[in-house]
Parts: sequence; structure tokens; C-alpha cells
Amino acid sequence: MSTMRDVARLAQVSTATVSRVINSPDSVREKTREKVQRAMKMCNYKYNALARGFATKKSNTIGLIIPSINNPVFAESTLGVQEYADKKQIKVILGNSSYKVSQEESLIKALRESQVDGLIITTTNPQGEIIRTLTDEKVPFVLLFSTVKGGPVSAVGVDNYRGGYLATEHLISLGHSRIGMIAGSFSVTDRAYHRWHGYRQCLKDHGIPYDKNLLVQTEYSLSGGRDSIKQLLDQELPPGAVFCSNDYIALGAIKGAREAGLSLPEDLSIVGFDDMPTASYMVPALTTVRQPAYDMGRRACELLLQKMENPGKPEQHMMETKLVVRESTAAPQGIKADEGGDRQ
Amino acid sequence: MSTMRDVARLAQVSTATVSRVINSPDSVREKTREKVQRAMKMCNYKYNALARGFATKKSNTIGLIIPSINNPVFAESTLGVQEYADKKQIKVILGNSSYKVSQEESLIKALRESQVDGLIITTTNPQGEIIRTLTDEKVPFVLLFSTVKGGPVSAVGVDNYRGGYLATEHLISLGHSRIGMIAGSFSVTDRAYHRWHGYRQCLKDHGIPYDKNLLVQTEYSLSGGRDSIKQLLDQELPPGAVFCSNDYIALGAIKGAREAGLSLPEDLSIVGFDDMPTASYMVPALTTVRQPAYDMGRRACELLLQKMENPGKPEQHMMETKLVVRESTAAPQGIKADEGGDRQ
DNA sequence: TAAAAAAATGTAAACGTTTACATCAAGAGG
DNA sequence: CCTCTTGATGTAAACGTTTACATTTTTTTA
Repeated sequence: MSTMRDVARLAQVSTATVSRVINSPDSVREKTREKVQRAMKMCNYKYNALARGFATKKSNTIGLIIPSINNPVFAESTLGVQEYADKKQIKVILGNSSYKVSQEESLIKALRESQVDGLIITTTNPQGEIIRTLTDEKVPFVLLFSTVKGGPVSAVGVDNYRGGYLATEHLISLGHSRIGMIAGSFSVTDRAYHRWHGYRQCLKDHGIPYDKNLLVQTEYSLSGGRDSIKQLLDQELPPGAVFCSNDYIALGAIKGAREAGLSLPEDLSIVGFDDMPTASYMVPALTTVRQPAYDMGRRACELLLQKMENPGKPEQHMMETKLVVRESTAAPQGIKADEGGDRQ
Repeated sequence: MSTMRDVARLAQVSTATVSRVINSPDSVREKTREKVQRAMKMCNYKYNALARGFATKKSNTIGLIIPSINNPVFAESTLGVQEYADKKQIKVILGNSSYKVSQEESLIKALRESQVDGLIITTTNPQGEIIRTLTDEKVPFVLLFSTVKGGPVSAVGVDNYRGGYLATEHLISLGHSRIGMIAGSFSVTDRAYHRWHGYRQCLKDHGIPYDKNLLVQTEYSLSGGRDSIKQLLDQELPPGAVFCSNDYIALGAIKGAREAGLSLPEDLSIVGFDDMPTASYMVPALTTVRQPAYDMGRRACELLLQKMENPGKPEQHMMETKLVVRESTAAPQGIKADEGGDRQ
């Protein structure tokens, strides 16, 4: 309602002084400061951050783009960026891309027009043109949940290849050899691809032939997992263990397997990816590859803010992935786990 | 980088014309329009929405405050507001209050300073002073997940009392009479209180005496549910059924009960509240009271935008709550459900 | 106590749009 | 051919801050 000018008039000072009272109170004499503060109260002055943004060309706002806030992992990471941003008095505009490049693009455009100071993007395609454009135009941004090792962009992610390897290795160490995978669609995100690649390499390293009938690609959803597991189970030689590209898929797969009459983990081992908050509360409690989503979000935000005030070289942060063994995996029926392991 | 002035100069027109080309292209002659568009391309012009906001006093931004993005129900509703906002070219700034009034307050303050055009608040206390202030100062806002029937504020919510009643009635109809409740802390949100109230009234209506030892208040979390169920189960006469204030609590309770050696639903029936996406995938699949979170968010946003351009009378929208019966509830051991129900 | 230094305050332009109003050009009607 | 109308375009002020620089006041120092 009232502006600095009103306050200034009321307090009989200049607007510059009012501005100083707000932004660097120490630079104005106590007496005037109080006078101004009284005046501010008196006319119920409300600071206009938008005007400030306009004047300083800094909106104190960043944009955060994720595929879907409904995925607990992205929710968790969102919380991480938000809490850090909050501490630094930065506002976060959230956008959902629904895993669609076009949507991602238009969000980025809109956010840039809004003059956000920076962008955190959980992108569907880190190699895409949009990302290159951002780099070229020197927009501060960091990729989240991406793994562009040594690339020309800043990113915080996890080694998805390694995660896939870990999961598979665990299953192998339990004695499994017929191991399937339900992956997110490779064309939708490269994360799914890297996880699969780790899976495949691990198989190879352990002398297990790769069977392409044991891979099914689907969407990252509960129903995707449920449908896919049935597809896998319907085969002549169904897998005894399945690595799922994320926990939602895993949860769906468990449901589907149960419906097919299997009991877990005796008849079928399932390992997921993410370690969403409910993973340990599920039945059976889910064995999964943990990504530190909250910390990743936080780190991404930290990196971005740093980058915003001091561009510098792009930086990649690989966070540690960790296999969390719970109850959804077991040795295949009639086989002892890790035979030869600690037999010495 | 370049401004309208640059474009104008290049195209040899005035800035007003450039502005018109952007905002009402039809009002400028085709020839000039093309000239201007060429010029925009030429100097890689980027529209500055912040400056526009400054000039028009409309930021095309709204604020959304929720307790925690980690709760699937709030995530779902967030998606609802976002998708609607998106369609209307409105940006959404997200804030997490962590169920703390102070945090809620400071978020509101920050958002108002940023000149958001409106606010959607999933508040912890709809009767609070903050809300009153907003009303007094004519800030457009709508409460989400609040049920202020006929009050002086706009809100979209659900009849929590009724939801609690429904859940309890279901348990009674199954033959239960010793029915406990794990509620969110009454001091934290009134939703928990209303659900409890419905529970209590339903008991009364069916002639079941209220036993205050059967109520425990906790936080809305997995671990809250897990700890609380143990407390309930440790009593001399433990409940045979428990109504939980939300699905996370219910999930925790199921886990806790299992750990205590019970098998569900034979030994214990659990009903939740929310119907989060994973509810039907849990084991046992959760019987719960569904809130249409996505639609609620969407509706809230719709209401807000409407209110923004045309204040008018406050409006409350009560959405339908629905009991979804799945597998986590059953008749108590040795008792037939609904005896007398369809016996004629 | 006066000059110099330091601190406090004021002045005014700038930020990039929008928009009410003025002006101008061109076609219509007489 | 002149006037009137209409549509297209231009002019310039306004939006609420910040900030470099100028000016004034206060403090320090000799």
C-alpha cells in the first residue's frame, strides 16, 4: 500500500535513508533509524521485494524443475533444496515436467522470463539442446539426479551404473543367476539406462549370460511395476530375482507377484532403487539401493547459490549410493547364500 | 540482455509498439509486427516478466504453503494446484511450514513481500491470527485441507468429522467394539481433532463407551504410528481395531503390530486416512478414508484465481470423503461381520 | 578551535515494462 | 477537395526500489 516515499516523507528523510534502514541499518544513526521505523509502523509499510528485484536485477528466486512431485524421491530432494534456499532467503518456484521434454522446455522458458537467478533441473535428458543453450547463455544452473561425469555442466547425482551393479551383485551373492530387470524407459531418462548398464555388466562379470527376455521397460509407476512383473513371470523360465529401476516399480512388482500366487522373498527376490521413506515399512521390507535424495537437493542448491555469485568451473558431485538389505531378497529356494564366501 | 528499447530502436518503432506486438499482436499492422519480430530475433530479445510485474503490479505468481512436501497427500494436492496454475500461466512458489506456526508466518510474510498475487495455505490453525490478518488486509487467499464451514474465509477441504465417523462405523459394522485411535496431535492441527471427534461420536451413537486409554496422539509420521501402536497394544485390554489419523501413521502401526507378533487383519484391523497412492499396494492393502487431494488442490487454485480477479464472498468447498475398504480390516476373530445387518 | 577525516544523509538517475493520451496517416463521405 | 472517422503508432510518465555521487553533519586530531 504505502511506499518508501511515504515513509520518507513521514519521517522527514530521503528514500535513500529508508532504504538504508532496511538494508544496512548500521549505516544510519540510531535516532534516525528509530524515527524511520516509527514511520514505517505508522503507515503500515510493506516492503516490495519485486521492486527491489527489478532495481537490482536479482529476484532472489530460483526455479526447480522435477519430473513429478508425486515421486517420494523427488519430493525428498525438493525438501532439501527448499530448506537450504529458505535459510538463504531464496524463494523456490516449482515446476513439474511430467518427464516430458517439451514441458521441461516451456518451464525453463517461463522461469527465465520470470528472471529467476538460477535453475535446478532434474532433467530427462542431460545431453539435450536446452541444457546446451543454458550453458551457452551463461544461465546459472545445476542438474540434479544427473551424472555427467566431467562434463561441461554442474551436476549432483549418483552413480547409477554402480547402483545397478550393487543391486545385481547382491542378488548374485545370494545365489541367484536368473535375474530380471524392470527398468524405466530408456528413452525417457538416462538414469534407467545407466542402472541397466550396471546390471548387465555385473551379470557379465559373474559369468552369467545376458538374456534380453529378462528385461522389460515400463514407466516409473506402481502399475508399471505390477504389469511388468507379470510379463516377466509369464515366461518359460521366469526369473528368481528382479531388480527394479525404482521403489515404486518394486512395490508394484511385489503386488503383482503376490497376485500371481508367489510368496516373497522365498519364491522371488525384489530389489528396488531409491529407498523412499516407506521402503522399510513395506511388507516385505524392501531391499533397495539408497540415494540420499535430501542431501542431494540440498547440495544442488548450495552449489547453485555458490555458482550464482561466482560462476567458475562446473562442478560435479557424485553422492554415495548404498545398498540397503532388508527382507525382500533371499537366497533362491534350496540354495545357501554366498556359498564359498566365508567358507575359507 | 537486450531490452524493448533495443528492439524498438532496431525496428525503428517505439517501445509501446514493441510492447503491443507482445501483448496484443492484433492491434499492430502486420508489416510492423513482422519488422518488430525480426528485430526481436536479431537481438535475441528475452521478455522480462519481472519488469512487467513491477509495472502492472501483478507478479503472476502465487504462493503455496504446505506442512511438508514429503507427505504424499500434500504432494498430490500440490500437483493439483500446479497443473492448474500452469495452464493459467501462473507460477507457484512453494513453502514448507513443517507444521510450525512460526514458520508458516514467516513464509507468508516473505511471500507477500515478493508480491505474490495470492496464497494457498494448508494451515495448521485456520483460526489463527495470521489468517485473520490476511482477511483484514484483503490478501486473496484460500485455505486448503481446512474445513471452516460458513466461515469468513475461502477454503476447500473435506469433512474430517465425517471421515472419522465413516472409518469408525466401518469397524463397528465389522463387529469391533474395542476400537482405538492414533491421532495426529490436536495441538498441531485441527484436522486431527475433527477426525477424532467423528470417531468419538460414532462410538457414542452405537452405544460403545469411550475409553480415553484408547486414544494416543502422535506426530504424522511412520515412526509415530509404529511407536503408538505398541503403546496401545501394551494395555491390559488392547484394541481389536485402530483408526489412524493418516496413512503414514497407519503404515507405521501395521509395522509395529507385526513386530509385536500380530497378524493382520485377523488380530487387528487398521484403517487409515488419505488414501495415498501406495495405499492399495501395501500388504495388507490399506482400508482408508479417501480424500481427493489432487482435485482439492486444483479446486483451491481455481477458487483463488477467481477470487483474485473478483474478490466477492468467501466460498467453502467441501469435497467428498469416501471409505475405501481393502484388506487391512476384518471382523474380529470368531465373529461374523455385520451380524444382524442383512439378516432381515 | 580550526582543519581534516569520517560518518550520515540527500539527490537523482536508473532498472524494463505498461498505458493513458496525443499524434498522425489513410480511407470514407459529402 | 475538405472534413471526419478510424486505426496505427508515438510520447512520456509511472511503477518502488537501489545506488553512485554529492552534500551535509559529526567526530577526530593537532
